[in-house]
Amino acid sequence: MAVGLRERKKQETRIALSWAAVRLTVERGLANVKIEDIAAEAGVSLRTFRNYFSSKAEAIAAREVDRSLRIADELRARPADEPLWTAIRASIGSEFALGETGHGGEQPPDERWLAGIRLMVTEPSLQGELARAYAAAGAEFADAVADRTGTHGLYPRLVAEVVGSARAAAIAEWLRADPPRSMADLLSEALDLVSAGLPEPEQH
Amino acid sequence: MAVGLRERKKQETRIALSWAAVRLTVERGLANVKIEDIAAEAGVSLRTFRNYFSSKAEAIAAREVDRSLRIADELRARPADEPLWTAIRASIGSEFALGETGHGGEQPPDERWLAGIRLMVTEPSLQGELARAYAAAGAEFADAVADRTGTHGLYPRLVAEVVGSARAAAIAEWLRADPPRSMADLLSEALDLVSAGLPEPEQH
DNA sequence: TCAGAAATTTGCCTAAAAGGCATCTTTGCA
DNA sequence: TGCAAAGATGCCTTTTAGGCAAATTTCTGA
Repeated sequence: MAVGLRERKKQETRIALSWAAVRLTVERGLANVKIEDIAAEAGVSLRTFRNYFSSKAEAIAAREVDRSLRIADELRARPADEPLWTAIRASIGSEFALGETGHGGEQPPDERWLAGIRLMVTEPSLQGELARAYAAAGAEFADAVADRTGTHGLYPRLVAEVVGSARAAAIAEWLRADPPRSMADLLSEALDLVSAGLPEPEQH
Repeated sequence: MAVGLRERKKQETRIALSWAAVRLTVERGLANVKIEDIAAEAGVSLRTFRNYFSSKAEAIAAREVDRSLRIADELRARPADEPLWTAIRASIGSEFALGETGHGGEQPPDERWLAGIRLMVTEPSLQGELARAYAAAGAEFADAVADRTGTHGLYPRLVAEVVGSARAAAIAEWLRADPPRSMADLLSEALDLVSAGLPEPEQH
C-alpha cells in the first residue's frame, strides 16, 4: 500500500471534520456552529480542527476541493490519445454520473437538506471559500490540460476556466431550478454549450 | 444630482478604506495590517470600518467589485441592437483600455508594487474574497446578458462565466508573464479564444 | 522486536476579529 | 428651522487565529 496508517487516519479526520461542518451548518446555519462543535462532532480537539482548516468555511469547502482534485486526477489518468473534450467529459462524469445530488453527496435529495444547502451557499464567507476552492481546482485542471495537450500559457488555463464555468453555471441552475433537474443533465448541457463556443443565442 | 452628500461621502469612505487596505497590504503583507491601521489611514474609527466591510479581504476586494459592477452597468448601457460579443468587448474595454495595470489602478507599473500585488494574491483569505467578488460580478453580468438577449436559465449565466473565465485567465497570465504583457492584450486574446469556443488547440 | 526519529494531537495562552447595542452626529426634507 | 432617518463611534462579549511546547502516535532501520 502506498499510504500508511498515518496518512489514512489524517484523511479520515479531514473528511470527518468537513462532513461534520457541512451537516451542522445545513442544520443550524453557519453562524450557529462553533468550530468547537465541529471538532466535538468529529471527535478531535478544537486545536486539531485548526490544524486541518483555518476556518469553518474552508472545512465546508473541503469536500468540493477533494472532488475537484479527483476530477483532475481522473483527467490525467485518461488515455493520452483520447480527444481532449472526450477526456474532460469522462473525468467529470466519473464524479457526477452517480451521486447526482452534486453537493448532497451520499444524501438522497431530501427537501430539508436541499433547503439547507441553498441557505448555506448564501453565506458570504462560504461563497468566498467555495469560489477559492474552484479556482484552485481550476489550476490543477489547467496543469492536467497543459500536460495532455502540450500547450502553455493562456490556452490550458482557459480550458480549465471554461470547464469551471460550466460547472458553476450548472450548480447555480441546479440550486435554482424548479422543478429540479439532475446535475448530470445540467452539466452535460453546459459542457455542450461552452465547448461549442457560446454563439449568439437563438431568441426564445 | 441623483446622489446627495450623504451618499457621496459614503462612497468616498468606502473607496478610501479599500484603497488604504490595498496599499498597506501591498507594503507590509496582509498579516501585518490590522483593520485598526486601515481605519486610521482612512480617517475613520475601527468600528466604522466594520460597518463597511466585514473583513480585511473584503475591503481589498472591494475595488475589483466596484470595477466589475461598472462593467455590468456599461453592458446595460450599450445600444440594444449591438451584437452581444461586440457589446461585451466594449464594456470590458471601457474599464481596461486605459488603466492597463489591471490591479494597480492609478499606480504606474512599479516593480515594487507589482511584487506586492503578486504576494498579496497568494493570501488564501484574499483569494477567496476575490473569487467571491468575481462570482458576484458574474451574477450581475449574467442578469445584464439575460435582459439584453432575452434568454433565461443556463445560457446567460454561461456567457457571464465564460467572460469571467477570460478575465481570470488574463489576470493569472498578467501576473505571471515575463516579460510582462498588457492587460488589454491578454484580455482581448482570451476573449477571442472563449468566444471562438476553445476548439482543440494546434500543437506547438 | 525495539529504540529513536518524525509527525500529529492537544492544551494553554495572547492578540485580533466579529458583531450587538446604545448614543451621539450629521444629513435630508417638509 | 426643526424633526426624522441614516451614519459614525464607543463599549463590550464572544469567537477566531495561530504560536509554542508537551504528550502521544506512527514509522524506520538495525
